[in-house]
Amino acid sequence: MRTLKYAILGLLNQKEMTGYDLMKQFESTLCEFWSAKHSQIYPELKKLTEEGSVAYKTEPSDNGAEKKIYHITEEGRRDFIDWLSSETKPQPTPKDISRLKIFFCNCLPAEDRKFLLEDQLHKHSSRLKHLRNNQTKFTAVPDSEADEFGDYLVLMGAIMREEMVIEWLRKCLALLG
Amino acid sequence: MRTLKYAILGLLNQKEMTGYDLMKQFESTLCEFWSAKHSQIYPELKKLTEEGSVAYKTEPSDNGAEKKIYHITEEGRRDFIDWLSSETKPQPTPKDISRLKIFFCNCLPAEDRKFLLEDQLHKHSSRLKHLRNNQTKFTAVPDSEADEFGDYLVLMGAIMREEMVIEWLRKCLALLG
DNA sequence: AAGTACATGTAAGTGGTTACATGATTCT
DNA sequence: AGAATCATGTAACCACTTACATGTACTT
Repeated sequence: MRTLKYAILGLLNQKEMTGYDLMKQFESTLCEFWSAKHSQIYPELKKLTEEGSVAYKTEPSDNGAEKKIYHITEEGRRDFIDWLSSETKPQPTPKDISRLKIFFCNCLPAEDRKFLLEDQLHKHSSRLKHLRNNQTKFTAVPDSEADEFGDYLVLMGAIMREEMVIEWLRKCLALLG
Repeated sequence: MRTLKYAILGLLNQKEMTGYDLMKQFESTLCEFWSAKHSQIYPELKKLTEEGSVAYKTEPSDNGAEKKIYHITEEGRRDFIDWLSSETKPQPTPKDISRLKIFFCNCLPAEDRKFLLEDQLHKHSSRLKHLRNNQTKFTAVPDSEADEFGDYLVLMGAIMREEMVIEWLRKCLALLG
């Protein structure tokens, strides 16, 4: 489905950047709903260049070495907008090892079962704390035309997701008695 | 990480079944947190047989042809329980195309943006309806030692997830003005 | 002298999907 | 006669991860 392609095009549509910058974006902002390692990004950029969706200029980096600054082409931008407006088919399964374990939890002795759920509870609680801290960086809801608007929406979604998971785990623990 | 292996072992630990039965389990009960096609299941069963985690007996099926009924071995059961009690490392990203599109939604004209969110809202609403219908099959909370206990917990989790997504999408739509 | 951040790439392997392939039985 | 369900498998391909590989510059 070439989703990585569109994630990259979307970012380059916001501003020109290097493969390294893209990697940083995936690690920070997009990490709540997409990820990509540099070993996937660089080959994809090469492919996108060949296909004419992006182009780059070579510049010396802050240190001596060369770096490639990529920007989206008109063709790439059209392709990206087409994808963005196209229908999103219902996705298969967000695979979740933790839920898989909880599904099978009746096989464990009561103590281990409790530990499994409480461990998840701790992990999601600290994750939520971290996300709420990120949210303080927004002093107001960004304008709906600004690039930060999407940031704000998905951060809100991530916070709500963590709150929901925590509530679910608490209910599960309660049912164990 | 061999997660499919443990999903299969967990199911065979509940009761013996064929590859086809396993496929049906993935399609129905497990679909909220794991999935696997028959093209992945059959080779995995072959591998697990070679490794000694499972074994099978051949029986004629309801029609004439032969079928393989798999069961878990003592070795497989030990391996499964070890996995179940082992620590669950925080998972990377549940990749989500829909959130990716919402992240970039400021690139779309107001009308298309609204359509994108409302389309998701419809899909998640009908999904929630379907899940709530499934829940009516439980007349009471199953005993925490029964196989259906896990079923119940993950179904509750799936319902809460859909409710959360719907609430989030509504908030997003409200922010568009 | 060692570690981190910037910067870019390739190779091998895992996990998963789609398509190919076959065959019996039951239902419409 | 045609479609759906049961039943099992393989092959090609795609997406992604881990490890290999290199080099600069700045910081401790």
